[in-house]
Amino acid sequence: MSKANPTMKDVAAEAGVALGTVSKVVNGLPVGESYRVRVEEAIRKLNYQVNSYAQGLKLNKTRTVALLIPNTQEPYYGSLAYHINSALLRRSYRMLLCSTDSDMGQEQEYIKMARQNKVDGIIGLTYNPNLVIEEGTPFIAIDRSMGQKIPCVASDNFAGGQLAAEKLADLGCRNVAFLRTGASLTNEPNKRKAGFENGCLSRSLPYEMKILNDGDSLEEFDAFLTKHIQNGRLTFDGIFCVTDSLAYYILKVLKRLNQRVPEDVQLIGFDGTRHFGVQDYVCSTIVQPVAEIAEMCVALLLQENMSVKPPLVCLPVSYAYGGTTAETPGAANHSEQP
Amino acid sequence: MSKANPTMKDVAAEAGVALGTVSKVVNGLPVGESYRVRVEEAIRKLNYQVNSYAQGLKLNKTRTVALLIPNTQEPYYGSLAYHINSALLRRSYRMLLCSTDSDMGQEQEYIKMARQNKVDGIIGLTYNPNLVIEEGTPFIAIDRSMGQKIPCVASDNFAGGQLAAEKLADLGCRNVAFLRTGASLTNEPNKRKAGFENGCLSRSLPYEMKILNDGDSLEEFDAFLTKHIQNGRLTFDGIFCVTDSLAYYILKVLKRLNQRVPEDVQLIGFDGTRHFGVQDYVCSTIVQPVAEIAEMCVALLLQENMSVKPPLVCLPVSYAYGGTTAETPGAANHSEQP
DNA sequence: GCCTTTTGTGAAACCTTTTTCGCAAAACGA
DNA sequence: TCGTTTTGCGAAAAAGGTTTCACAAAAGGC
Repeated sequence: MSKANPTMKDVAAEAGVALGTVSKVVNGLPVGESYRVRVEEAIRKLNYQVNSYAQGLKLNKTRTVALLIPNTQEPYYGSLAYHINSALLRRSYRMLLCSTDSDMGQEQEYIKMARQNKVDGIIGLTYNPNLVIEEGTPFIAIDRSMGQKIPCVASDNFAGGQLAAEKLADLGCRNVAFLRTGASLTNEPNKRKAGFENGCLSRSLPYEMKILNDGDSLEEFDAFLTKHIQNGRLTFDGIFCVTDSLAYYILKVLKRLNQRVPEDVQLIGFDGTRHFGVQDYVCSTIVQPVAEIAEMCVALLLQENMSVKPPLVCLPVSYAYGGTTAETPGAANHSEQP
Repeated sequence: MSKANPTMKDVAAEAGVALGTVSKVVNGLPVGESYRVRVEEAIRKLNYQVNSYAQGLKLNKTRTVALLIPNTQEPYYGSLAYHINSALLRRSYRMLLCSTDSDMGQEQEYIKMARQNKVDGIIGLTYNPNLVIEEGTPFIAIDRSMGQKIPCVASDNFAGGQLAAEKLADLGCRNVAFLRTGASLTNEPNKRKAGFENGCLSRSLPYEMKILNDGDSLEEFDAFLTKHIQNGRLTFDGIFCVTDSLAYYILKVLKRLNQRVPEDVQLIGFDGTRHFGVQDYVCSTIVQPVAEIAEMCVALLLQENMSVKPPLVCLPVSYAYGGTTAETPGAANHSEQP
């Protein structure tokens, strides 16, 4: 029977041709029709597969990309991993998954591994300000600017914040709040705050902010909201949360405080997270274009017709109704596909 | 300055030692102390990294494993991917993520890619009955038996079904139902049905089943439940759903039918899915030990002190309260960690 | 100081593929 | 049929490691 791991040499012997001819057939280079057929038959017969390791060693090109991401459990991350994998597959690239738990040591370790593994590039979602990336390793950052030399792909977070403010204004809110958890770094999602402020100001909508520091407990929000209750009514009639995850938490707090959503207070989150079983959004939200972010990262990394790499690419966000806002009159924007 | 991609030769020259000595230091083989120090200094100075491709080519061992999984967006899959990645990382193995969308062609394509890429083994969650796996490619299946030669790791689905039935009986149910979606294949999760029946019989608990075929719409469940309403009350006081995802859907249906959960009807799902933001279970559920499944797959694949590979490994499940059952008197089993 | 033991040296083979080059054979036009 | 063009051949080098082997140098014991 055929050998366990046939090489090109075996194929050449089987087909009765030269080694170089097999290489040409395998790589689709021009070769006489009769030879091509003979070689293809031998390949089928021996069940030959090229050895990517030999190929990679010779060509110094591995068609492999590493994805650094905190985990694949949270919906936004899991979804990114999925779409990036798809975008790479479409281009016949392989993906090494590096889930880092946002541990700085592990992130750096993975970068080292990626270098040993001669990946063609790295796509990374990390908030590590001390991450060292070698010159010469193509790197695309998601959601965090890492200097002029490294392109960053993100949603248009500023526009998203602004959109949330405008939406709340359109929905008749008179006094709103912005809630954000820690992450003191200068990363892209922080622009949601500035965008929201900008939107409130342009609509003359009074607002307050509650921003937690890194170590703070979520329960600070409970206290904050409780403090703003007068005669059993929350003084805010609109809340914008920095993520859907936080919005989901706040939803529970509001329930406990006997505030009805959306009748008493409307709530908008950020990300576009959907309920896993049914496909509804978990709350009214600013949807991140995850598939487009993934596609853009891959296109940028693989240099597809890009003469110059932009330092920052912002992709458009959209609003989606998810039950925690009053429906806009006449608007048919329930459960839009992202 | 140091070369962009220094090789062992460069290190040897820098340290003034023989090539073989560098190899020994890199691989932790015994070598004189003074030599080791010299070599390590040179490695640091040149910022040398071994080339995994050269190493893999020579040793025919790549320390890389491929994970075939439908996607990383659904919680169970995303969680598996995460834990398998962790288990591999702990052993200094790399992981190629292959998300297949359960597309049979793509699954086969990925197997081919894995072979080209000389992976040391494959872990696969696939329901493809026609998947061809080469002799000699170590393969571990999750949730589906693929013949005696391929070990399968799964939760103890039978025990899980049984546990669900017993729990409903303990909670005072008098008439229960089992709901399952398609998937006509002989895979492990199907044993949940047999386990549930067994549990009902042993407790003399009357039950009914509604099992959808592959093409059927979820709305068949709406009709089924509606049919079982008499005088505004559902005739079932307990429902076991084959997955949390389905349970979540059924929860919405029950709400629409004005049935209170858990007062009128208690609901148990399967998987142990948690709400992403807050960490509560999405419903009362039979929890799959995802981390343990991951660990077992990796240990089996890498042959860790296993003389013989068992064809099936079942791991213990547990019940967790998630709000859709009446609390068991005196039981303090809210939100157990999995 | 001599003999044995330890330890590193230097060179070569090997893993599989890609690519180059001089050469020979086949195909083709006139 | 001759000369030209095309096309494959066969061998070899290169990519960067691992491993082996005969040999030499240093270290240690007495």
